[in-house]
Amino acid sequence: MKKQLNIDSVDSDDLERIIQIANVPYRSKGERALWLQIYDRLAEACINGPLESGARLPGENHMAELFSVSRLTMRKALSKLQQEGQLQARKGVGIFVRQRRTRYVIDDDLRFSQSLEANASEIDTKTLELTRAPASREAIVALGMGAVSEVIRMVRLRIVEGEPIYLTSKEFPADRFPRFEEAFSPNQSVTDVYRAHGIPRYTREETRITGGFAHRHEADALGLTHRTPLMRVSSVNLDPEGRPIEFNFGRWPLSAVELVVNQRRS
Amino acid sequence: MKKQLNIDSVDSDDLERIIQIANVPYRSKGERALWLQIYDRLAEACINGPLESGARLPGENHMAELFSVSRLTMRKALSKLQQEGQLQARKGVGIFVRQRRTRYVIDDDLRFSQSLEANASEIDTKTLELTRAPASREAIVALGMGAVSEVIRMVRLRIVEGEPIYLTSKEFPADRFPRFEEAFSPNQSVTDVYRAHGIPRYTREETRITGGFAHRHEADALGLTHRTPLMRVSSVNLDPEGRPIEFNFGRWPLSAVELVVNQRRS
DNA sequence: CAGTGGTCTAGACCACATG
DNA sequence: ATGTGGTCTAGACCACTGG
Repeated sequence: MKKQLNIDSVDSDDLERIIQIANVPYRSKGERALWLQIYDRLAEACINGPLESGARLPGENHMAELFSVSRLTMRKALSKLQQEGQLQARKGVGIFVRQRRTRYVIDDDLRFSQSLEANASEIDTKTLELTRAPASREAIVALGMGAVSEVIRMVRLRIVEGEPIYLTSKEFPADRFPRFEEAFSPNQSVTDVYRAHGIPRYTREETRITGGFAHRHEADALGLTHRTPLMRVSSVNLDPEGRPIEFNFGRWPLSAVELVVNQRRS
Repeated sequence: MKKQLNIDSVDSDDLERIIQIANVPYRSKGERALWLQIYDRLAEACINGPLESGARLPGENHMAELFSVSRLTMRKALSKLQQEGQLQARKGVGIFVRQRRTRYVIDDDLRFSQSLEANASEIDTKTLELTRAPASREAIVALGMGAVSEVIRMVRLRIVEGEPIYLTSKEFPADRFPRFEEAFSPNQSVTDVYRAHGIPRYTREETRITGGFAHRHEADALGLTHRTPLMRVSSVNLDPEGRPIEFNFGRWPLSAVELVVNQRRS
């Protein structure tokens, strides 16, 4: 009964909590800048504190008044929280609490969903795109394909407890998987596709990890603010004969996950 | 003869270049925000363009005037460039170009310096700290040590072509390396230390990669702006018998490097 | 339509580093 | 003492979203 049915107003309990943390007196500015003190309090409230994921914050003008600062100062605190992925602002709508307190551990040896299932109770996958198209430049290099080769391109989004956590674009050589779509559709499982084409297991060749800042479509898909820092990982799967069968390109919010790469030799 | 001997003034050629890109007319604000257009131009100049690493930019007030915007708008563009690690501001001093255009590739199987040497011509290592101390919490877990075990703690900074790129803190179990310091000092080489203690080679057990935002001392050491996004990697080395001999914790600016994890089974 | 977040201005004070 | 970047204010206009 905490949340009201229409989202368009601030939960009164949450408002109480904001007022409470806003009324704490500030320490001296020389010690820590005003906007950083506000940031500290809000971050605390988002991570450990009483502000739940999905909660809506009061408007910027209102918040600035509550914290007794100018709107710009308020915005600076809020924008840092957005940059960290803890809040998400939607123009014309409002500001919402985004971050889960936990950091998800992903074991790179396993498939992503298996890794997450061990940690999270509720995980959802949306397939945003499944098409046949010419291979991207990256995939051509990674898969060792000809320049005009056709690939099956798949874009998926992993959503954990309501929060988009992982955006992945995969490309598969089309000639290896003539019956991709029909094998995929029953369980939305890539492993099923592999099996249906006589590939009982696969190995991971190499993983490349870089950091960067969210492009437009990445931010949109992950529900992040534009230009938020990201981790990007690209990898290649090989069939038992060592031929590349999948190029994977994944991104997640900088602070959302911990990638574990297991390097013990078998 | 491009750079003057005292750094405290802006290179006149660089000033010319800034003026040139500042005088390009703006597109409509609706299309792209003013501060983003300024950001675009400066980023272009830092990455592809004529602004060299180490170059000093004119002051914020001056730049704001050149670009015909308020100081706040100018600051917003500059601060995004700082966040990306392309610029570095020093209070009371000025703003300097920081980023190299290249992204350094680090092969996780090799030692860091070997990886870099293949890419960069000029690499320098500074040992910031080399002490014996009680193990950190992280190291106790990673190395499987007792709670009061002593470690040799080493903090090093890798500087590539004048830019700090990689900050690493290592901890070694003290009882395994009684003659650490004397074995290390000739070549500043950890491999030498291993050999001197009868460890001809080592293996990497596991690598954990997370993202985050620079703490105070991390930002200071890497010459970054406070709270700049970072990549952090922790790993454990094992001796041939499988006992942990080193806990490593490294950080680099988000966009500086590309980590390559090789997972081919031998 | 009203309210939201996004942008921008002009002006001010501060702490800091350098000469 | 000067100039630097860092912070903060008060006020304004815009584009977008929702009822």
